[in-house]
Amino acid sequence: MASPPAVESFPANTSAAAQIFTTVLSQGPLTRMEVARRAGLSAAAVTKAVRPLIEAGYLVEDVDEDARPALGRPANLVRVDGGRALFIGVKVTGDKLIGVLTDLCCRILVARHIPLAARDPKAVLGPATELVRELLIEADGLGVRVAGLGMAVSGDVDRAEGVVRYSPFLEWRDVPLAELAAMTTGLPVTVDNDVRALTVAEQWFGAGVGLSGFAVVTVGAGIGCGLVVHGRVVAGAHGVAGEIGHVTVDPAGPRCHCGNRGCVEAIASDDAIVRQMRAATGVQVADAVQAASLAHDGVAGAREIYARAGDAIGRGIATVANLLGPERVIISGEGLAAYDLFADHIRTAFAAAAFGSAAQCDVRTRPLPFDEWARGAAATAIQSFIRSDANQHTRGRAPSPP
Amino acid sequence: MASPPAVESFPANTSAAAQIFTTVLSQGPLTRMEVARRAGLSAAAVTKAVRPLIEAGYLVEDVDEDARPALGRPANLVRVDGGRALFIGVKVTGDKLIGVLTDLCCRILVARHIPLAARDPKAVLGPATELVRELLIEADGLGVRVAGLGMAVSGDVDRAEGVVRYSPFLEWRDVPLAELAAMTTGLPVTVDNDVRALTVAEQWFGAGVGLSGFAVVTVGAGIGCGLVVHGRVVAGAHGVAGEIGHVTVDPAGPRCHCGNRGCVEAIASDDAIVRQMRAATGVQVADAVQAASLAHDGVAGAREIYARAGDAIGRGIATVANLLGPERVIISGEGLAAYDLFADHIRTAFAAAAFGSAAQCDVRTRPLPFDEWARGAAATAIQSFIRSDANQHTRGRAPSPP
DNA sequence: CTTCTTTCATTGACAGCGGAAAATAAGGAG
DNA sequence: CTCCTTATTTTCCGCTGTCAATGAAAGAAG
Repeated sequence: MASPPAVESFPANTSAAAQIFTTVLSQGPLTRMEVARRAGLSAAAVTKAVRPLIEAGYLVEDVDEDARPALGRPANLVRVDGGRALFIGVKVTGDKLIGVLTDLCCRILVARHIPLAARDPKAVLGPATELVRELLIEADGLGVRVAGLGMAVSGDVDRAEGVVRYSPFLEWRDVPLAELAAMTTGLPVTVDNDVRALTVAEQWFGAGVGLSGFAVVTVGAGIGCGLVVHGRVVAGAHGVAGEIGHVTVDPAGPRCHCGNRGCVEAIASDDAIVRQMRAATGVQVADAVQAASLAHDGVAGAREIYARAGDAIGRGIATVANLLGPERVIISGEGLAAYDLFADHIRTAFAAAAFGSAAQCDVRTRPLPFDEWARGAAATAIQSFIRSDANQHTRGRAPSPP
Repeated sequence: MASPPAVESFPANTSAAAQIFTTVLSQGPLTRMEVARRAGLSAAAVTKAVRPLIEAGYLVEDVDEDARPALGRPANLVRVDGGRALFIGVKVTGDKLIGVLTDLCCRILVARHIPLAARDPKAVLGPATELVRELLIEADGLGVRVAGLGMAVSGDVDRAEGVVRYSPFLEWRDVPLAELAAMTTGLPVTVDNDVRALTVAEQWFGAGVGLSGFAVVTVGAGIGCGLVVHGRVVAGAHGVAGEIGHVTVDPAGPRCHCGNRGCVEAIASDDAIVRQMRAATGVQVADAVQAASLAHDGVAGAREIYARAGDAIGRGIATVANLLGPERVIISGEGLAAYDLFADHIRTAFAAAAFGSAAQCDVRTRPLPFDEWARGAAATAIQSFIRSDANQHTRGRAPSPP
């Protein structure tokens, strides 16, 4: 058997090198001195770690025309060459797949959606492979290799093993998705929970850069929450974490599919809003968009529903803030399309329910095009790539001995 | 000026050495091989780190009579010599100080309580110094030096700086307690929030040993919560974290001193129970003990109050479990004296409100004599001692340059 | 137009940590 | 006794990151 082509691996043997690269990747172009400061290392260490990364083409040097110091030798900026490697991210939903091709800086180059006929693992894997193939062709057109594939799935996902433990939405149990996808695509694959993937993207490339503790709250079909504590994404002992959607807001509230009453999700998810809108107005509202337009049109009782939803979300966020003291909360998700309808209520409820200085937490919103979910998946692939190997599954990996 | 006596410092220069020592300290006597396994290091590294620790007297070697392997050379156990150094922990409450003298293994050797006449910093510092002096005399009697003092205060405490930012209960603001106490006692001082201190004690010496994520919930005068995530105690960005007491359980519930309605604390704290008990029974209940005896005596409506309290606590714990997925929740606090009155309700409410496999979280109770709060303070001192310097304040430290 | 001063970056020497492998220790089984 | 097995120690070695000294590249001072 011919030995596989020597896949050049990422030249960051040491953890410090990976840390330096990550700093440059997420904190934009920086001078070496600045990198040293932020990474808590000596200038010499940075010089030594940067050289091989420049030689391998992952970093490039820029001259900084502006912002040169008033005195002394001008600094040279170091930044990541996004075009050095590409990544594919795929988000699996119940009825479609979203795929993106990104560069190393996680900028989306191409996005593709394809519908799904069924949601069992096989019915998903085929189209997913096809989707990846299409994106690989795009990458070929750019003449850059694709260095990893990230897949995001809702539910309990074991990233280290690459296994979807249980996804209620897809009705999957113990599906070794990473292995399967590595087999069909030939790429190194990382699989993670969708909200956590989005959180990784925020942590490295979004509003969470440089923070050691923050939360991402997604509002839409469901209400999700990704948490970063001590600089790491929280995964939870039993596959559960960030279930802000099932924080009880009102024990006398509407029944939730989880069996309880008054969960945030039972009040503020798209479904919940549609249901309440039907009951309040008598109109056969079809989806969240229509529900929002009823409210915008001033239909009686419609705005109150959004007020309640905003209140529930604000209380949920306050609960997170009270328990964890994050530096920032990033509200995101498709539901933000109707943000004007409940923004004030979120803020008011948060301010009221936040305890003491937890109210100082910076709560902000960030529009989330649906492609972002797939971008999150790509971000996990980039993360695995930089950490060289961790949590990645590759084709033909030897099975562990019995 | 005579140079100070060379205070022998803890011989764990490297982080690995400190990690090895901590492993032995909290996981009891272990063979070197076992330490290597748990610390993820080579056997050689353990041997090398252990030797100076044995020479300095912090570790001792034991022969293990039982449990020797069926085959091969028998292993030698390594354990911490608790008697090598002593520590003092002081818990500051509004009306008294509790002080304990512990050994290096955080076993309480002596406990002392003294009442406080007033609660302003000066009125506390005097008696605290006196209390420490008494415990130092006890230590002298044992012929072992006291290597550190830990102080635990409720509220927003900045451990790194040793400053009590804001303690509503004591009405303190920006009190540099560590510096003050270091001045009057001559000991290295660590100051931390009381619940976090208790959590450190559980993490190193209690039911949290070996876990990377768990929560400590204290039930009593207040409802508190200490969180460990990714193996570290959560401190929160603005000094707030673990405020499970102000998680809203029932928006229509009784008003809480924080301004909201239906906080866990407004339903399940000692005060809340006493208040509800008076309203329900008409009896002028004086304290939690009397309230509990009413319930035990079967006074009409008394048990229902505990049922509601248990329900609130269970929901609060479920919220923590849903958000963070801890491996374990340790319920503790003076309120546990009446645990039989609400245990079932806590479990029922937790099981109902926990989402999915979060219900698998191991919820257990642990009786907490009041001295434990002071022991927690001692645990923080031990932690600072082992990490040599971090978060400790010593007398005569040079002020930072302007 | 030199010479300073200042800040950025690089280099080379070096200490120390932790790993790998070989050596040693300490029992029990033949 | 000798061999086998497991624990621990020793020795050697590569590697990482720091320190201190040196080079570079401006603008400022004279």
